Amino acid sequence: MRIAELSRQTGVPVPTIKYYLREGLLPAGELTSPNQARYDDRHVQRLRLVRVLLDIGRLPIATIRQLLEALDEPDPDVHHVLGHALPSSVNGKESIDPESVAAARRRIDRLTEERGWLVGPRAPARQAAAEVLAAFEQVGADVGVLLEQYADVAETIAVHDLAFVGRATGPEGMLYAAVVGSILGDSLLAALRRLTQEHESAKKFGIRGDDC
Amino acid sequence: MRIAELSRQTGVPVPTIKYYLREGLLPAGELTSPNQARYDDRHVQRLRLVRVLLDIGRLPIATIRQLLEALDEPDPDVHHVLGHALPSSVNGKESIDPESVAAARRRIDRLTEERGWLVGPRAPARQAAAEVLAAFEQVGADVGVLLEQYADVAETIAVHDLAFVGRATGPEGMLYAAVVGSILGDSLLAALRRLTQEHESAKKFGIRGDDC
DNA sequence: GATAGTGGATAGCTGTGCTCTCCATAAGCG
DNA sequence: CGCTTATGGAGAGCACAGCTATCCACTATC
Repeated sequence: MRIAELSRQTGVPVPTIKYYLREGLLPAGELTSPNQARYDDRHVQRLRLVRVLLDIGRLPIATIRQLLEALDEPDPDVHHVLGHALPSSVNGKESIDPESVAAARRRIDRLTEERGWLVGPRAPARQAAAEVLAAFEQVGADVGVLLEQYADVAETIAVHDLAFVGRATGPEGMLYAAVVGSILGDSLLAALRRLTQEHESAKKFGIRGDDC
Repeated sequence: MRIAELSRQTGVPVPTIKYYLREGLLPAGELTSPNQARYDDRHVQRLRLVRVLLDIGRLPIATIRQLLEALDEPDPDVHHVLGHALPSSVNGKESIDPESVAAARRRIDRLTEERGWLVGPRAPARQAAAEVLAAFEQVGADVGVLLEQYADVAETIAVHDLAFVGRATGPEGMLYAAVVGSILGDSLLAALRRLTQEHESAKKFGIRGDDC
């Protein structure tokens, strides 16, 4: 197929596809002439993945490129991708007092140790969690109880996530599932959380069931 | 205090504070002269909230303004804010086939009905969840099992969240806790999820415990 | 042979979140 | 008092991200 068909199947405008090709988000098609290339279903799938990571995952182009490079590695290392290649939707931007981040970081380190989580000491998620924790404190919220409860919940989620990864076929499939499940999983969980929050709030505040 | 002190206490540059004032993210200080105003601790707190919602919650300025307006309403309605005013970090951008979103929407509606969730039929989180679900399918992932598992987990989380809200004092405090807990909670959960994913992955793939 | 489409490159556009500049005025200090 | 610095307010400008538009020589298709 040529670029117009690729565009038709995915709904992505042709100039945007060309942009993604330039940015290395999409491998070049097989050249049949100096200015003719053939694309196939893998391009369709890759393009859809890019759009989903952009629109739902809200990852920047540069991050998506890195992720895709990890996906294309010859020897897939699911563990490394889960632990270090995946962004955690938090990039602090130093808006929070560095000292309280450091304190929060120690608290996270303690948490992982107490719970026996096998997590690399330099895992970026440690810092991400610390920044969020510090942010809670920055706005005057007492996050102590919540942190332990969320840690419990996170343990359950991760079991489900790894089962999801395990359901995929082959090493590349599992890697793909790890990426998709991690990035989209965040959004799915957030949306479901909104639904259940409204439910609990309706129960607690006794609001008329199904209006608004 | 004047603007320089406000800047010093929060680390936000003076021109940025002026910008937030113009954008209505920060209420004007009390004018003592045509070009002198006094700010107080509420400004400090509000400013910190804005930065945290920006940097951690990654909400756009316009959304933050709407949230703050809801926070400043005279008659705080925690339930309405939880159900409708809070963005769910998903804004589809129509990158996904509308038909599969519609199908996913029906599935979400069925899920809420089966579980007896008291959620308004027009709650935006329904659409958000549907978009993520459609995104999973768009990239060829079978999300069936995961959805039910996540729904279980979300029920637990929401109980914790409402307890967190209930721990705050006064109606405004609870509203504030609902906003902070919802937005920052997403990020905290995501970060903890990364940690536990790495842990489960280390267990599953038998990786050397604490390296990388 | 006419028309539309192609790969590739370069320049331009749009929206967001600041940042800079300017101004008349006020505060702080000797 | 006079001098320096800071202030509130407003508009223009800037940087980055993610496209979008234009152009070109060339190719496919009718």
